[in-house]
Amino acid sequence: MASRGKATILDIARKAGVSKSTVSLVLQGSTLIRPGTASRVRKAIEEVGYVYNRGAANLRKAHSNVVGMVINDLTNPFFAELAVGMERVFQSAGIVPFIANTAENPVRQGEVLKSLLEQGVSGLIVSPAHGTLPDAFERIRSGGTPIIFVMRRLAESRVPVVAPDNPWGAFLATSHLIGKGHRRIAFLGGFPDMVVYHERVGGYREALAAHGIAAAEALIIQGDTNRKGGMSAIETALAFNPAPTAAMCFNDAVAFGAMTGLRKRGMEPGGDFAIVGFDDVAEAQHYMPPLTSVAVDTAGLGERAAHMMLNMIRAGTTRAGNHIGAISLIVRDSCGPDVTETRRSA
Amino acid sequence: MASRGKATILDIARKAGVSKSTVSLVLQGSTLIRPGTASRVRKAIEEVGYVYNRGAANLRKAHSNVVGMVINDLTNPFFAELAVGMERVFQSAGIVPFIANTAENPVRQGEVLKSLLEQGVSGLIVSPAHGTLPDAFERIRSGGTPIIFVMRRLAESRVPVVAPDNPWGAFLATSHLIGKGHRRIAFLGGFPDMVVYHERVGGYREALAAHGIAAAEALIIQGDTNRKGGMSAIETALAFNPAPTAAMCFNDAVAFGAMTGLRKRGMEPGGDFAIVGFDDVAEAQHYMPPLTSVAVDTAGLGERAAHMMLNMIRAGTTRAGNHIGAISLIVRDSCGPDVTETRRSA
DNA sequence: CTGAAAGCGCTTACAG
DNA sequence: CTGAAAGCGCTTACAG
Repeated sequence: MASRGKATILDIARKAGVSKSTVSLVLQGSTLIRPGTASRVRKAIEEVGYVYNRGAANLRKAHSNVVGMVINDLTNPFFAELAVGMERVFQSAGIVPFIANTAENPVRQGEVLKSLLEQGVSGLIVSPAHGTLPDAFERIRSGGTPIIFVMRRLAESRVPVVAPDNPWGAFLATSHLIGKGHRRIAFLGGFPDMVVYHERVGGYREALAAHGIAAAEALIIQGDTNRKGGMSAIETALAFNPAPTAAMCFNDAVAFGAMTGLRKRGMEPGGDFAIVGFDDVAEAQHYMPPLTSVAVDTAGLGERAAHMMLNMIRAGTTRAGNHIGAISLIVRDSCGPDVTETRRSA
Repeated sequence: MASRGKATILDIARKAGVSKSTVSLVLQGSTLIRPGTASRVRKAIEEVGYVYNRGAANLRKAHSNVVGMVINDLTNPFFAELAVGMERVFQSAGIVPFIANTAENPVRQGEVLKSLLEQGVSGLIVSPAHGTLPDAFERIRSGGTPIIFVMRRLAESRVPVVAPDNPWGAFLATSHLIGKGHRRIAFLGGFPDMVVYHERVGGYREALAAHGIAAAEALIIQGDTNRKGGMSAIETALAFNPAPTAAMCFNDAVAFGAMTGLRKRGMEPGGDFAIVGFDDVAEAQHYMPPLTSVAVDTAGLGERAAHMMLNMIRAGTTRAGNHIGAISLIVRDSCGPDVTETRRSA
């Protein structure tokens, strides 16, 4: 029954024969109100088809129940899953999570941030877009709004971050390749303006060093962190002489692209060339061949970030410790059998 | 410089030596204010680090600038892309779009809807979760809030919908298979409680009928509309004797799953068995083999829905015509060469 | 061109 | 246990 305009607590009050204070109190589930009165009010609420005006409430209360999640690329299942994981915990904490996408565009990110702030969010979790400058976030933070970075961090920023153990993941993955007998191992994808890039390349380098292999700078090939980037990176890698026999990829998307690139050249991933990815997206296990990858527990990281935010909001602080999530190497078929046997005996 | 608490227009007014009405007017870009005064005010706005309180404004204006997009599965790139397409047009229309995920869960959907309504959204675009009952939406709609369904529709609902031409898409795809010489063609995935299912199966049936082929009911195999569903559906299909030689899949996810299932049985998609998908997700062209699929122009449909919503909000109406988007069959390699030649000559 | 006043729909002390 | 009053931060007629 929609009357003209929306019903307010005043309509309910009139209908139930009480004051609007009383209505507000039952709306908040206060135990002050006598059960009889409360149920009379609740009945009236039903009858007028009331919908709570949270904006009005927040205005008065001076703190909102909404948080913003700003994601660099929602069409990437990896980040979508992250967002969904966070959403779940907020939802069940009675917080309204707003998901916004920046499409890896800093300008867009600025707009999104502005409108979230105007909306009165009480916290922000963000996976910053490429090329983001730290100062915008520092300003928000010094304004008192808690912020957490997830998955990505900014070089000169004191914003707390929740991220996987990138160096260790890359170290493990590269060591796996070395263990299979590979010596000329490329690193594919990513750009030096991302902190993650340095972390992963760092792990890769350490693994090589730990096994006494000199890193060939030319085999560290930068590129977009998506399929297309992987396809062109593998092209570049294969052009070298002697060509690498394996590649550690920046992420799974790059790995998928690299596999396609390999096939285009008539090579079989897992057979003629070993590939390892990073992220372990859902698709990895269904790929042909199934992709060996570094699992980062996306959902877990998302939940962790959400809980951290909840705590920060409760405590009224903008600071928190970083959280570096454990990773694990999931071995599947994309690295094939040990090269030591197949190649050396040839 | 954040002072204690947030700065309000009153702080600005004091600083600029004007009334708060004047501040409000320059905030709204009114031409009534003398340029000199306006710039003085703008300077003060900068100085106090003011952030606009949209909630307070909306409370007074009685209409908000936020719309809600409720999506059944954000981790499915198809829907993520849809959401992102809509977001883009809202953003540039000065509307704040909130993306919410229901994870295909009607209960969750109910919660999401409630909180969006409490937030005062002036419109809702939704891709309903499986098992959704129409009445919740009818109630919202009769309350005056415009709603549009995208991609999916509800059987007994008068909510306007924006969706691709499903019957025609399935017709085209099935006809393509028939044109290649296939006669035993399965339909894989989906459930009869989805309107889309009937539309697509309908197109499939019509194509068979148009070519004088009797539809084998047993070859219409229901299942989840994801990879897993595709894997088990193809298993079932292959168990029949005589087995089908081709399959029209409910969507690309099912098609990918079916391909994996085929390989598990030692069959090669595109070689030993023809597969066609629906949606033409980004991944389709990079798959091995590249997937023949029905392209639905996801982003375009999203933009269309967003524009429709913008118009409905402006016009203050909850009704609008449906929009059925054109589709096109993208032929790639997953249907291989014509069966007439390869099989018959064998 | 600018200001004073009322009001949007709530919540929160404060009385009683 | 319940009501009257003030106020959150804006916008919008209405004067001047």
